[in-house]
Amino acid sequence: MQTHTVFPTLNPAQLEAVHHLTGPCLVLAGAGSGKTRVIVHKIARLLQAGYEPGQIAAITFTNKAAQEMRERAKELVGPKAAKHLVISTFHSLGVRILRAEGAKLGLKEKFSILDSDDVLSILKDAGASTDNALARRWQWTISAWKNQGLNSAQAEAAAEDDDDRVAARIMQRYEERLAAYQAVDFDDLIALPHKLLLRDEAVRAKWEATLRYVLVDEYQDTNAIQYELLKSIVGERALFTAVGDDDQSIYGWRGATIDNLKRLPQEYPLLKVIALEQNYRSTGNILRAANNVIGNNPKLFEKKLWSAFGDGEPVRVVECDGEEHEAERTVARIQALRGGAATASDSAQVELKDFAVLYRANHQARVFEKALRKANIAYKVSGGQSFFDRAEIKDLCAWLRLLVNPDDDPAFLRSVTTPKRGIGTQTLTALGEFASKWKTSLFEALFAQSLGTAISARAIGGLHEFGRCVNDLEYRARHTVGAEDAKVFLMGWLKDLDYEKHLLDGEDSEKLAASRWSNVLDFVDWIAKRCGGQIENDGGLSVEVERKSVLDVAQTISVIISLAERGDDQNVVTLSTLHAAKGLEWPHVMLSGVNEGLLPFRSEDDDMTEERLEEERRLMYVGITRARTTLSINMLRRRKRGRDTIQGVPSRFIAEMKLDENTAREDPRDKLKALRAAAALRAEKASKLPTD
DNA sequence: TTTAACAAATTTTTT
DNA sequence: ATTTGTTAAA
Repeated sequence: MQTHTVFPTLNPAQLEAVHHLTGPCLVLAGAGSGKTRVIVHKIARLLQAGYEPGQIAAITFTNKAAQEMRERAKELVGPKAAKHLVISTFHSLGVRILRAEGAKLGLKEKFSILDSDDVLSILKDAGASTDNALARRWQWTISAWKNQGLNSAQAEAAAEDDDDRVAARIMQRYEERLAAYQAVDFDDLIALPHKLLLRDEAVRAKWEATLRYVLVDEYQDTNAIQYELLKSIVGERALFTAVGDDDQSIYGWRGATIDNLKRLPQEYPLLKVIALEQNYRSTGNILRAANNVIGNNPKLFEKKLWSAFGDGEPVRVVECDGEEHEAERTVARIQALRGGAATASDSAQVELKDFAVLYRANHQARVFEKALRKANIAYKVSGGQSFFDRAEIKDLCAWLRLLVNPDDDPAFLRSVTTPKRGIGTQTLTALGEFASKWKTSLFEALFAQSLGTAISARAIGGLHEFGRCVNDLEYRARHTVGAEDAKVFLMGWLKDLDYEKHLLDGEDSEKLAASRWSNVLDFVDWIAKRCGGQIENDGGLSVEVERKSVLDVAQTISVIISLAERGDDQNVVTLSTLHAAKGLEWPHVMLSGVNEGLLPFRSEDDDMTEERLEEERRLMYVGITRARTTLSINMLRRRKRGRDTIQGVPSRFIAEMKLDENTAREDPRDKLKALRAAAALRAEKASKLPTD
C-alpha cells in the first residue's frame, strides 16, 4: 500500500493509528499530540477505504467539540462528505436512537427531554421537600446511580446508609413520574438506548450496520453506561477507535471511570494500542515537569511525552504573600512579557490572548478580575457560560445594536431575518451588492432612490417597512427613560416582533422554547434595571443611578457585545478553571494557588483517598501541559480562609515537578528522538503544527 | 415565631 | 455573586 504518501505530515505513530482499520484500536493521545488531527485523518482514510460518510460516527462529549470536529473534517474531506458524517455527542446519538426506536420502549414518538431544572422540581415534588440543596443532593445521587446502570430497586438494595435509602425511594417515585409524563432525562438518553440494544438483537444489529465505524473522542471521560452502549453498537466486529489519555481523566466525580480504559484490552484481545508521545505544543522543561508529576500516578499504559522543541525557559515558582499579591504579580508578569517583546523588534508581539491564568475553583477568579480591571487589561472568564452567547439573546442584541448604530451590517442581517419577515437571501444578496457598489451600509442602502434598479418593488416594500420599524424603535428607545417605562417599551417591542412565536416555531421542543423565552424575559429585566433607579456599584453599595434611556443602555450593551462577538480573535487574557482548560493551550500559562488544600483540593473534614489524589494530580498535569512556552506556578505563603489568614503550604505537586533537577537527567534516547525530529521539522518547514 | 440584617463559605460541569 | 447560616430584634 502506498499509504505513507497519502498523509505525509503525520508522524509514524499517528499514521499507524490512522491506517489501522481492521479491528479495535485504542489511541493513547498525550497532551498536545495531535489527537483531533488523527481522528479527522482517520475519517478521511475510512472514506477512502469505501465507507459512506453516514456510516462513520465520531462521538464527542460536548456539542462544541462535535462542532469543531466537523469543521476540521470539512477542511480535510470537503463540505459534502463532512455534512453526512455522524459527528455527535453521546447524548445526541442517544436521542437519534430513541427517536427511531423509542416505540419499542413504550415511548411515544415525541417524548420530551427534561433538563436539570425540570428534574429538580420533579424531585422536590416527589420528595415533598422545598429544600433546594437537599433535592440537588438527591438529583446528584440518582444521576450517579443511573450512570452506573442501576434502577431504583437495585439502588435500594445497594444502599449503604439512610440517605441512600431515602434517595432510592424518591428515585422510584421519580421513575414512575417520568414514565407517566413520557419524559426522559439526560441520563436516560444513554441508559435507554443501551437497554434497548441489549434487549433487542435485531435493533442492535441494525445500528451496528448503520454505524459501521465508530470513533470516540476523550475516551477517558466515558462512564460505565456509555461504555456499555458503545460496546453494543460496535458488536462483535468491534470496528472502533477510542482516543483518549488516561493521564487527563479529570471527570471521575462525574462518573467517568478509567476502568473503561483498563477493560478495553481485556475485552478486546485484538485491540491495537498506539501511543502518541510526540508533543507539538510545549518546551522540554514544561514537558519534563509534567512527566515528573504524572509519574507519581500508577500507570495503565506506558507513555512519556517528548518534544522536538528545545528546553525553553525554566518553569518558575512564584511565591506570593496572599491572593491580592498573587494577582498583582500576575498582572506584573503579563505587563513585563508584553513590554519586553514590544521592544524586541524581531520577536513576535506577545498578545493578551497568549496568557491564561488557571485555577482550581471558580471563586479564585474574582481577585484576578479585580486586579486586571484595575490594570486596564481585558480578560474573559471562560467556563462561565456566557448569557450573551445564547442565540435568543444574540437576536435581541442584534436589534439593539442596530438601533444604536444602523450601519452595523451584521446586526442588520440578523435583525432583518429574525423573525422571518419575507426577506430572503435573494433580496439581501442584491441589497448587499448594491450597498458595496455605492460603499454604503446596508441600512443606508435601504432608502436609496436608485435601489429600484436592483431589487423588485415587492421586496423593496418589505425592506422599507423594516427600515421604518427600526427608525420608529430608535426614536422611542431614545425617549424611553426609567426602569418601568423601559420594561413596557421592551415588552411591546417583543410583542410587535412576535418573538415568542418565533421561538416556538424555531424549536421542536416546547420546553426549550419556553426556557429561551424566559431568558429573553430575564434580559428585558436586566436592561430595564439599568435604565434607572437603584443599582449596586463595585463596592456593593446601593446608589441612585442617573435615569437613562433605553438607547443609552443599548449603547453600553453593544459595546459589551461587540467585544464578546469578536470571538476567537478576541485579544484578551483568559481566566479559567483547570477543568474548563482541558484541550486548550496558551503560550504563557500561570497556575494559581498551587497550595495544599487547593490543589490538591481538600475540604475541612475529608480524608483524601489515593484515588482522589491521583485525579487531583492529573488535574495538575492538565494544567502544566496547557503551556506552550512559559509556565509559572503561583504559591501562596499565606492564604485567606474565612476571616483569618492561614499559612499556605506548597502543594506536593511542586516538589513532584522536580524543577531543581537539570536536563542532565534526561533519557539519552529521548534526546536523540528530539534531535532527529527537530531536524525533520526544519526540513519540512512545517508551518502549521497539529494540536489536540 | 417570623423577619431582617449580617457574616461566612464556596470543587470541578455537560447533556 | 450567590446563597446559606446565624443572630438579634420585632
